Amino acid sequence: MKLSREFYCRPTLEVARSLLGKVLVRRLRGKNLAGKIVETEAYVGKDDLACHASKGRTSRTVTMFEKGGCAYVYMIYGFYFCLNAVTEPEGYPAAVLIRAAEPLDHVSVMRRLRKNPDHDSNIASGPGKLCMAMAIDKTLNGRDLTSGTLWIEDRNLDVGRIETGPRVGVDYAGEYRDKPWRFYIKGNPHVSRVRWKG
DNA sequence: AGATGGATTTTC
DNA sequence: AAAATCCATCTC
Repeated sequence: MKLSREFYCRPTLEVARSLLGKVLVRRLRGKNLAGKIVETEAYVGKDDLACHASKGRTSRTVTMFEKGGCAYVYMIYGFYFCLNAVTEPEGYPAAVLIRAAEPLDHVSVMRRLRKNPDHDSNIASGPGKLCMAMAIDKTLNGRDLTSGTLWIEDRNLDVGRIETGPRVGVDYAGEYRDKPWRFYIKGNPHVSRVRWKG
């Protein structure tokens, strides 16, 4: 049911691609909120200037050095949280950012957590939105995704066609800016709208 | 449909 | 000071 430790302890680009179509589940007050993952990004090691761990092992990035299968949750822009699945063996700092999901189970609860958007494609179509919709915050940082109240499982859902492209919001990352390490399901309405700064 | 600015806190 | 974002509020 839940993805195994071995699933996460692989090369990060492979994990990022194979997480598409898997189901993110959050147990909250006796309900399993669930959504199909439709968009991910890979952040790969100390050399990757877009990866937080390029700054080395700090209090913020220590989770990225953990063994694959842990959750790396951080606050961004003072308002929002982002959820990552840590990848690769312990000591290699890398993770996959879960950017968007298609709500599947307890959609009404997720909609309410998101303050009732007009359309369901606005519930979890972005990393900050996804964390709001599933009540994910920093208290989950470092948790094990292979046990506990937050996990990813395989329901053998149809994945469709996978597209790749540059990661969002990493203009500062030099030669790593244009790496095609963003993965998403082509045509799925729950993929985030890409906007870059001007 | 696309651009701009504001909210707010962690990080180095 | 800038950030792996989101939203309201402009302008075309």
